[in-house]
Amino acid sequence: MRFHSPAIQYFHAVRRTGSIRAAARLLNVASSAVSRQILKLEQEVGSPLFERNARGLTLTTVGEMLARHVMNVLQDLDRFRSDVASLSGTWHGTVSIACIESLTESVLPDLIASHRGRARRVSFTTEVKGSTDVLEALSRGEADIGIAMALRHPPDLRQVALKRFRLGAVVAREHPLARRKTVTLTQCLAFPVIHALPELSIYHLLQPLIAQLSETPEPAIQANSIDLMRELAARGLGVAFQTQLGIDRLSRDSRLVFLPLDNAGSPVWSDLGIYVRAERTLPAHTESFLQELVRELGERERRENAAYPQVA
Amino acid sequence: MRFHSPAIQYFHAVRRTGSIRAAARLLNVASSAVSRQILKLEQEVGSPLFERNARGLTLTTVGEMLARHVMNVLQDLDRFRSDVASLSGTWHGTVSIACIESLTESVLPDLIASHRGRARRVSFTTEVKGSTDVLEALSRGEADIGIAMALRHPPDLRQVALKRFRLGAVVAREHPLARRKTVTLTQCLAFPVIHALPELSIYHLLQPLIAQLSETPEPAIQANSIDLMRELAARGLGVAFQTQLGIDRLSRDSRLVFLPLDNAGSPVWSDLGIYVRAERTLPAHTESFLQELVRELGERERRENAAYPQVA
DNA sequence: TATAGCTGTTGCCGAAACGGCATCAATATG
DNA sequence: CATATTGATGCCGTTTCGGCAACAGCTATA
Repeated sequence: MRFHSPAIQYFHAVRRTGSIRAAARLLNVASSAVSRQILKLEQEVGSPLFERNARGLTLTTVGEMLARHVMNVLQDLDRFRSDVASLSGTWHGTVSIACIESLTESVLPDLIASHRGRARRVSFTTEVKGSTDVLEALSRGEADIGIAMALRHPPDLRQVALKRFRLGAVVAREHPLARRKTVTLTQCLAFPVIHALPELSIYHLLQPLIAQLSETPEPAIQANSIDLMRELAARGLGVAFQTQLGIDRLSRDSRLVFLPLDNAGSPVWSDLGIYVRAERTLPAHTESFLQELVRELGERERRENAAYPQVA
Repeated sequence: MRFHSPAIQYFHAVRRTGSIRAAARLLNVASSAVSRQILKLEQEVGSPLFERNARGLTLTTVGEMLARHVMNVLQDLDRFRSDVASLSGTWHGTVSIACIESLTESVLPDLIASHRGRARRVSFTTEVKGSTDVLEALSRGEADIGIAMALRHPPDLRQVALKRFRLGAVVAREHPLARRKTVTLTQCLAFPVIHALPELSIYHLLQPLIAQLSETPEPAIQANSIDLMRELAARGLGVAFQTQLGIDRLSRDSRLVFLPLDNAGSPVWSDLGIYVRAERTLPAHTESFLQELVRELGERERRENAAYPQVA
């Protein structure tokens, strides 16, 4: 089912690989064929699409416009294929997800498990990245659904939903803070702290608050893995911070306690956004999963914010 | 700039004309070429796209799916072309509008005039139709922007805005009702009435209300042209009904008076919707005009509802 | 009922497009 | 300086495409 000009697919491959010869290898054709299609394309558009560097090719402005069009075409072709397949019975769909680490603990595995229970022919591809990488992967068409911290997102993405979760401290059960209901940042900084590295968005949530305090924090551990930070906290090595998305596991794991942060009387929110490419209609099975995802995250938001209703 | 498979364009032409030979004439190619491309397409999709009637071709279910994809591709190609052209200076855009008659009196001409004053290289194509025809034309990709009565719209259309205008009676200045501020339907039906035919949406707005009254209306004139109905009213031939969108002209035209309808104490609203195809990104110049249209209609809604603030 | 006019399809053939191979100049890397 | 890799190009066989003419099927009209 390849009724689109080879030029379209070749261009797409060259854009992704950044090189004509690499694209040719990917497509199992001679590099000359790819080169000629690109040249022909540039002639028809009337403007160069790539800048030829010695190391490969980079998109020009016009090239980026065409890349946008080509991506729209290929993604919509995907949707069409999926529609036809679901009609004819022979059917198998894939949902590709890019998300940040916070989701891996329970939200995503639970959702995928329950979804595959009902729709067994849907397979999943998930990739865990930082928030900005999630959005970039989505822009480049490398994922269908993106879940990331709700930063400013590029205009080619659409924010399907925005859910806010409490940011809190995670400490071992024996930690002096563990008996409190909530904690302030100042209280936490009196103890060793397990900091997030700048590549985690928790860093960007906490940094401005810490800077405001103008105190010298204790020497601390820094890490870029939420899971690792949690394990470190469990071993009593300090206070970690994370969004309250793992309430199930936390309550199962009796070693850890979650304490919502209290910042001058108000909670500290961590906004989680669900994104898709704006110029795109999702295949039916992807759309269906997306709605489950939104519903489930909304459910968790409700449940967890009810569990810790108010800052003291 | 034709970097898409000929099959795509051929398919599109066949779908529009409903015939292979007609499509071939449209495309200036032999009918055999078109036939073969369609057959090839069907082979690649693995399912027939058209039902061959003796008189021509009709889309199958799969064919309609492909038609949707092809339309998305071609419309997005249009946008890409427009983007490139606006970058390279050589530029000319067209905005294609399908709308109902209510707009022709002042809203649309005023807007087009002011828009062309600023963006002289944008040309316009407007087609006046009934509300359902407007939506269908939009679905078929024959227009960029549709303005129609806000009925239930097909799911492939997106309602960009919804504006409500008062429905009212239009009478000659010398008409006995002319001195009133508002009128009820019962009061109107005491006089000869100029009815809208079912093809005008005013008919569908008024018919349920008239049916409720269970009175025998006076023998009346029926027409399917808002302009004609207004002219008939101006000649004292009866009471016409229309949405209050021509306030400028009405106030200039001293022969006519507009009287908002009062239905059991509440106004009678006529909902006007602005529509675009959902699975589409508009070219920049079209999007720009669309926003002006929404703004202007909102402005009129505000102004005209302020002019006749409340039912007595 | 016969005819004329339409429909889409198919065989044949020339023209255009496509892809593979070998090669070239330019550039980066060791 | 030598080597490797990049994209571009000339040559050539294969594939695809499009035009012409003919065919079968259907409809409307006389």
